[in-house]
Amino acid sequence: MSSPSAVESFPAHTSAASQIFTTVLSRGPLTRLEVARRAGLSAAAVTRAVRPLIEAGYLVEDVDEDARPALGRPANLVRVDGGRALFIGVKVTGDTIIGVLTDLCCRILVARHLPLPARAPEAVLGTAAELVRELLIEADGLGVRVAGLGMAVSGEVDRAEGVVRYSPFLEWRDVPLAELAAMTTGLPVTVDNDVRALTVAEQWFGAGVGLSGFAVVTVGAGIGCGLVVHGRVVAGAHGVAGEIGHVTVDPAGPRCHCGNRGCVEAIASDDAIVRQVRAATGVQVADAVAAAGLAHDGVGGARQVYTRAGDAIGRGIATVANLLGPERVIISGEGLAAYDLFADHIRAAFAAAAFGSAARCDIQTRPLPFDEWARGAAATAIQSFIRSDANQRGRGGEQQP
Amino acid sequence: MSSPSAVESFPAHTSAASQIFTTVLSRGPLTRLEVARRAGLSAAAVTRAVRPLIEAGYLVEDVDEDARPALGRPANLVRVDGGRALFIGVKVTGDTIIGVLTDLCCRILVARHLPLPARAPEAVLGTAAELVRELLIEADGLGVRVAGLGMAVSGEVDRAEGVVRYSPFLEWRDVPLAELAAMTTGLPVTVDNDVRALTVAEQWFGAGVGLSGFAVVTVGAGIGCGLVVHGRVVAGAHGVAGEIGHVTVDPAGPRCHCGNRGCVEAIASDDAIVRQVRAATGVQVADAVAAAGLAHDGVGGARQVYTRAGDAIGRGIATVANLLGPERVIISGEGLAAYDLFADHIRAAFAAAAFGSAARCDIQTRPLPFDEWARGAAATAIQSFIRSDANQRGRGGEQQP
DNA sequence: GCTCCTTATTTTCCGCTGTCAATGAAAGAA
DNA sequence: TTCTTTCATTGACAGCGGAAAATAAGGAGC
Repeated sequence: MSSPSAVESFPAHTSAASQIFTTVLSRGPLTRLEVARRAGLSAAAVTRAVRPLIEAGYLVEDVDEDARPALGRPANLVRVDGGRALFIGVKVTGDTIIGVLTDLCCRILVARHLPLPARAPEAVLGTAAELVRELLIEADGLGVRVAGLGMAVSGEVDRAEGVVRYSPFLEWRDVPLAELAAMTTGLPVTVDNDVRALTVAEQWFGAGVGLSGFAVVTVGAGIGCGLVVHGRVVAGAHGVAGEIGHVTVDPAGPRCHCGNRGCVEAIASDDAIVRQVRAATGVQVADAVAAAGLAHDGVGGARQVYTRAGDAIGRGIATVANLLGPERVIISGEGLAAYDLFADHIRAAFAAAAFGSAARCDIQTRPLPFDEWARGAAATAIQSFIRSDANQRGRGGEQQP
Repeated sequence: MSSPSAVESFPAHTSAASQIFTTVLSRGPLTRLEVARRAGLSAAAVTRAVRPLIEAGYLVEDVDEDARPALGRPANLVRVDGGRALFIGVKVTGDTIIGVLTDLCCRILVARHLPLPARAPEAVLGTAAELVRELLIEADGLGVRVAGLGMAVSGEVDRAEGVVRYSPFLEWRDVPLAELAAMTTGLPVTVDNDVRALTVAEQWFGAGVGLSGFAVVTVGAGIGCGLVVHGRVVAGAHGVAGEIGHVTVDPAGPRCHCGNRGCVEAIASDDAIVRQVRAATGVQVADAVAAAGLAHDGVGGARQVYTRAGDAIGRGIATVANLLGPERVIISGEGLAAYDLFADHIRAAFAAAAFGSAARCDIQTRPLPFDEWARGAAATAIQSFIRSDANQRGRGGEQQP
């Protein structure tokens, strides 16, 4: 994260305090005792950590008439005051920049889109800056400061350095995006891979809360996957991780843009589906929606394309489950609009290819409105904000077993 | 781990002390300052943590005439006294039990094998107990106590509970092996999956030292994979992880015992290779060694089988690399005896299927004498011993991001 | 209304850890 | 011998978090 101006920083200076705050943030209102249990700390530690956070306005106390115990002193609930700080999340796609203004609880307050004139870093930066400016004005209207900007880009991203190593889509190499955007906007900037950003949002605010191992699979223009192992998002040694889209499911399958044959992405991405539906039906469908329309109309060839796509996705998920044993897999993405067309095939292929107890993995689906991608970016900004101080565990020194 | 008798336990009561000990154990003799740098602590902390460990005899001080700095006070090296405690590692295979006696540095002092009369838990336990007895006598001869027993079994194992959930090979279900073995032998027992045990050995004493993400791929009777992510061995939510052997590389390939077609294991395991070589050449080779002999003799059909096997393994490794971005992959296993036959194909298939920077992953091979499997079991026992007290990080409470 | 019981939270005390800064130690160099 | 350099140790200290005791806030029984 790159932080240019000396903004007021988050007052959780101990690892326990930040752990407690994260627990409250993710698990909604909790009594102090609940927090203690969840975080594995004593009640005394929670009381102590909570006080300065309440004083600083990040936590507030609530009385909950419902959850009162049958007997004894009623508990006070502690929750995060979402309005205490705002964040901006920006997702860069091929032709648009999506931006959202969220509160500290990562609830979207405002969403804006701007078309992207070109893909060069300067163009993207200029458009992003304009979008940020608009959102900052909205934030001013609310009278709350914006505490961070998160940017999500597809490709290989080094979050720690804030550098986009390589984005095939944007044709960028080694662009120090965090630094550039920090200079332009004056905000602390976090840059991360788009799917990982989405995964962070699920981990903190979605279906991944409380899980130490899960996967997010996105189906749409591409097939992506974010992985959480041992409670942390996997980033990969060289910025590559979660490339489920390039798991081979059929070495005799269609050629993929990556050079191989039969990658999941070459069979189940929007583009691949459109291409296959055209080939199977002869109808020159314009896009994935039209292709799904044909399949919904019961056109045989089109349905079969979705069968095959579901099969590929299910195999890809089974591969992840066999290798990592996640507790849950969350399927999401724009492609979910056609979910009814391949849901059964995903499940069937997963069940067939999952090995032993890996099949017990819980598979969920979640719709993914396009703004969610930008919300993921905001989630990374929130994460950076909360960890802004010396809260990182084990900084310095080698990774220990 | 199940510990029946109140044996003297390891005197590292703080997380820093156990971290320091682990550093010295893995990185050989180090000066205190080196240790401090590696562990991310101050020199003072190292001095303080090291003293009781020296007093207890686990660490010893050496003077190193070589590594003396050009100027200034010469450094004193600290290293682990391997002879301070012994461990027994036991690996259960289908027809044999292999046992090793190791020192605290996991060096094999004695190795013994016993044939297995049957696969029922009682039979295995009886034979294992006899093997342990023999090794305990050896240990007595050295005058050093045995501080722990590690057992490695293939299949789904719950290490924390010491229970073998399901071992298809042994046809076991929910066998509380740690408890049973502890009662029989009177030693603290750690039970883990065999490939994970091997991975622990690599992580602490082998090619995985200092890496926060790597994979161990074993090639032989089966194709296995141990994964380390974020510095910890991946165990999977339900005891399943690293099943690279059941990654599909060719949906039209030969049927696998798991029910699917074209798993890596159905193409590249010893059995699969023997079957394919027989089919291709018509020669009724007896085993993998004979099959490799044919291929070495240049018999076309046989070579091709190895080409295909290498391709399958390479694709499997690429899948791991694409999903997790490990820093290194260590290929090992009995099948390595024929490594020259498929090395090039593994590398070629990996290079072709690895996506983007995932291809920068370092691929190494290590021979794996059969005793190494048992050494892996000993490594888990050493790990449990060092962590025997309150050293587990984050015990209690939920996994935090 | 008063007392007792139960549960939640806070306070007080305390030990422990690890850092900082200063000091000691052990060379070689001047 | 004295200085310089590097490694190691010590003492003072601050902060964290746990345990247990104390306090708070109800409801129930009388």
